[in-house]
Amino acid sequence: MRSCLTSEEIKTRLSLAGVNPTAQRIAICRFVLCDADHPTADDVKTWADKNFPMVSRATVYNTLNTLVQVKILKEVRVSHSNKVMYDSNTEHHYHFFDETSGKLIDIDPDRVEVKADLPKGFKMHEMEIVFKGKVK
Amino acid sequence: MRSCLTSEEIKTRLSLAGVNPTAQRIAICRFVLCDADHPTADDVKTWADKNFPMVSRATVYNTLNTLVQVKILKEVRVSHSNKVMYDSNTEHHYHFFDETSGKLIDIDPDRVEVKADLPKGFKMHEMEIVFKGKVK
DNA sequence: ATCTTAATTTAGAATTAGTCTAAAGTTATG
DNA sequence: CATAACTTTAGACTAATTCTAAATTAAGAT
Ligand SMILES: [Mn+2]
Ligand SMILES: [Mn+2]
Ligand SMILES: [Zn+2]
Ligand SMILES: [Zn+2]
Repeated sequence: MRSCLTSEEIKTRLSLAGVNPTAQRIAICRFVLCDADHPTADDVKTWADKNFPMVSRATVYNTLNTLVQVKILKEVRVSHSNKVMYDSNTEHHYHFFDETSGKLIDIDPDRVEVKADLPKGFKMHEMEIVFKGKVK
Repeated sequence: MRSCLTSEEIKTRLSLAGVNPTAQRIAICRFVLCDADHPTADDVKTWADKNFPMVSRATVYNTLNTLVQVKILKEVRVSHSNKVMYDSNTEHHYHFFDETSGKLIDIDPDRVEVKADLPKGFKMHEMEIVFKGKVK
């Protein structure tokens, strides 16, 4: 998905975020930032086993958690799955869940207008929306 | 939460849904429909152990899954927890996640107006919204 | 009521997703 | 180079949920 970053660019992003750009982290980053689309940890591990067979399960989870902490990724959990999905789009956006493919599709928040009249005393600072349906 | 149903009313609801109203199912229903607020399976089990100590873990999960199937409950999964929460409100509604208490609060959809201009070919039939913030 | 079958519940094993541990390997620094 | 700090790893562990197979209970037919 999105234009692929070079190794150098990935290194820079990691360093700027205060994360040492190790080989494993760069490899995982390349996959989650360039090739994958809302992958699960298991998707990452499966890819690594094929393409970069020097990454342990622990490192996959450690790295994904680190990337979430430094806001290079966002965690997404949705009602139809019990696995965490990792989102390389850290900008505010929404999702469409395609019931046919089981995939999440990003929805630009500019296409969505929400007016919520929340009860008194509710201070909202974030909103998650998942549209569900089919894409044809 | 909401006005408590009598045993008879619960029996009727289960029967109408095609589910045999066994003692365990009635007990679980009373808890999830009358007393609990977006409980997890574990909440149900903990309550059962105290108040109706004849319900196994398997029955808790079986019953909750059955109640979801017959649409007496809805499953809710949200990004801050890896446990399924069971919602006795099966009407279309949204949620506010109170980051202080960790609880979900129902939001009447009449208070929320959403205008989504989804891409061509997207047929949406349901929308999930979780507002996040704090209630004071 | 008794027999027979189907539905339900149960304890505990199994599975799945994810975390933790402690040792081994790597990287950064003086 | 030496040493400390950081990272990775295999595999043990945990938490949530599902599965299995036996025991219990309920329903239906004589
Ligand atoms: Mn996480
Ligand atoms: Mn379920
Ligand atoms: Zn996304
Ligand atoms: Zn609700």
